[in-house]
Amino acid sequence: MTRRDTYVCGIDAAIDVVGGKWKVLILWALDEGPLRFGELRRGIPGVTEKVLTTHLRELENDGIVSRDEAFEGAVRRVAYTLTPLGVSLNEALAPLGDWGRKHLLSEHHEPGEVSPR
Amino acid sequence: MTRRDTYVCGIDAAIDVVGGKWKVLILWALDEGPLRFGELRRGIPGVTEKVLTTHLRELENDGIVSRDEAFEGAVRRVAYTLTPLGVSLNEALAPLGDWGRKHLLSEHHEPGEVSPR
DNA sequence: CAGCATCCCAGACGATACTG
DNA sequence: CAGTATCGTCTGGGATGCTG
Repeated sequence: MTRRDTYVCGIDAAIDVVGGKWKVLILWALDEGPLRFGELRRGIPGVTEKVLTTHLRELENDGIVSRDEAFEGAVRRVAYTLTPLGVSLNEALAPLGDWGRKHLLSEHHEPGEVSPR
Repeated sequence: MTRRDTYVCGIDAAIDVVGGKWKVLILWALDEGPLRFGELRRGIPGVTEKVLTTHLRELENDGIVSRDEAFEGAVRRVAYTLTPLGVSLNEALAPLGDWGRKHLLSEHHEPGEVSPR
């Protein structure tokens, strides 16, 4: 998933940034706060480490997430955080998420059920 | 571009609907009003007929656009229109479009320049 | 005019194993 | 822990040509 270089309008550029198979899931997971690599992987069932890594690199290149590495003794600790740009992206994504939840996955929801995001 | 069948949340479902390379461009073109196949193709420089066709079929299956066929004498006239669902999708897409225009393609815009969408 | 039918390819995605 | 390194698959997308 390498970014294209010519865009006709803002939407297709944004879609390109966010279009990886797991990108929005990463963004959404990080919306709660910073997460480590392993936490992220466990939080998104189905991603392989390789794909998660490349997606994170791309999001980093696009300025959406920041990667902070640190060492505690011998163990590495890498935390991923949404940048302000990432936060604003998530906000811009919200209406689309509402739309999708409402029109795409609204089959059989019991009233008391926890609503997905 | 066949739709997936399991979604974690609304956003990734929506991204899946709108994730084709030319989908948002189609949606945006149709936002002004119904267009014929040829008009659509000319309005989106770069799409091949095959891809435009498949994208349109998928959008049709998802209930985003409607296809209306008619004959005027010997010539076919096929018009594509946004359904109400498609209109609502376009509205949900607007904030993301704003975000992309602002943060992704804001390099070197002269003050008097026409602003892309 | 509005498309199918074919053939083809890059690269996104996945599975598995290994490492600093 | 947080990744690389390989290898393999799959399919979205493109090029070209033909048709009702």
